[in-house]
Amino acid sequence: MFSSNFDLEGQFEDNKTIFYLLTPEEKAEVEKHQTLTYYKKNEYIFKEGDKPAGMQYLKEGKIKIFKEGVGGREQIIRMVKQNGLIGYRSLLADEMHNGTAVAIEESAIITIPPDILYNVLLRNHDFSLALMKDLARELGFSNQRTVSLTQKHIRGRLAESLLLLRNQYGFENDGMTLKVYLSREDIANLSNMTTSNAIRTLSTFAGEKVIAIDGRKIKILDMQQLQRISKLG
Amino acid sequence: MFSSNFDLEGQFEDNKTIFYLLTPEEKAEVEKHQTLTYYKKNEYIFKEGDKPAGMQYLKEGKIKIFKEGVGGREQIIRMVKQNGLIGYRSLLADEMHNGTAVAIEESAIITIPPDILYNVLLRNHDFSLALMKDLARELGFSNQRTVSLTQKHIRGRLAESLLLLRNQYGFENDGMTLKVYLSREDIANLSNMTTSNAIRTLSTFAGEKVIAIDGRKIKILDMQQLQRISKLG
DNA sequence: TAACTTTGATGCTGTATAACATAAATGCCC
DNA sequence: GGGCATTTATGTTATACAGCATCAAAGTTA
Repeated sequence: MFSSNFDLEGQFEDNKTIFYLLTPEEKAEVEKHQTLTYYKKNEYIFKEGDKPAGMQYLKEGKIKIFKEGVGGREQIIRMVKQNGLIGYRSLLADEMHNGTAVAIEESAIITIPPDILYNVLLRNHDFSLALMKDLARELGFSNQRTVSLTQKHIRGRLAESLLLLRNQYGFENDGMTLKVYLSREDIANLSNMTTSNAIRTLSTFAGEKVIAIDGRKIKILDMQQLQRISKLG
Repeated sequence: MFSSNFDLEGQFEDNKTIFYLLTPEEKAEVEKHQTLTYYKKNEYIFKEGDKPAGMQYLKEGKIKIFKEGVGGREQIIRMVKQNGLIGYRSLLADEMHNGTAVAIEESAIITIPPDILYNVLLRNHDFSLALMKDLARELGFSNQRTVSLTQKHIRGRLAESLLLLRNQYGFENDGMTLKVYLSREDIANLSNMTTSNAIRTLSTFAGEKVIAIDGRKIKILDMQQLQRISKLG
């Protein structure tokens, strides 16, 4: 992990993020106070119980956020991609972090201090509403996951996780290889199952030609069938 | 269900709600356009897939919100009490309702139309931030529930649900009887288990003198033990 | 008040899946 | 490049819980 607070020109031009809603003055203020930090694979960005350092923007990389449950068992509650936001839920709720964030590949994260964020929130309604929309959608997602993870059977849960990874990270150039490389343990923690069962069920899917596996590389061969398995539960 | 849009003086004086953050002019505007609707026990307020009618404020009563999962199995994702808000998540996310709301006792609900809500959100920062805080806390709750419902065993899940009901609705005057009367089926749907198992486990708790049951009336006899069961999973 | 429906209670059975064990393959580092 | 740790793989066993059936009690409707 290596931090800097040098200004970074032009980083918010992209309208994939909510920062494009900021005025030039607001952008300048944010850029002046933000810090940029680099994380290597498997490094922690924050832990459950930490005080939020600010709203964090994933400029580059991939991150998993998990909660510890019974007996330290991890449940991944969110997979974050480039341009995603982290840490803002706890900040806006005025709570400590309720999950742990870990880089699953080398990542660059911009941190906007709480007071600067609130300055902008109080001034810029569109930004404020956009952030509210993000929160509201995330809540919808979480509610949906609760039902899927509790009610679907192993095959359905795993299929849903693979579809989630595909929606979030997309495919490599071949149009079928998931553009994210997780350990079987991570896949299990995402899908609420043991590592053994993740391995077993992935093998089964491969046997059924729904996917193909080559180490951590997962190819989706039959999208429709995968969606069917996920839907059926 | 019976609706009216007569003005209601002084309903927002109470600082238990976020409406106390409104200016007198804003209150007047909201009161002018809102409608008040009464629902009897078991009546639907909205269903999964419906378009949000606005932000709804539970002036009086109790409501459950559930989602349908595999094979129509219901999972209660929220228990709402007096002064609580419903329907705002879907509205702010610009989505259809992702859950169904049903009155579990006679309820009075005030509906604020979308455009009026947005007028206020764009004008009043404090109100806007307070609503954001509500959303952020709800998201934290949902994430926590996901982990509890997937990882805890039946006893832990049921204990947690009873504690949730107590936090949300409190006790009757005797200081031990839960101030909410649910069917065993609702308790089961809240706790991710079958009705049979809810009945069985409640009986076990009663046998252990952790609770006492008399029809739908549930007394918590040993709070510490209940918390221990919930925590252990 | 009778007929019907819903809710609550309990026992039994089957099965999905966690837990455990072990081995092979892969990655890592001194 | 050899040795150790981690990850992946697969078979076996144990068990928590759903599913189902049955019955009693309470509530609802005609």
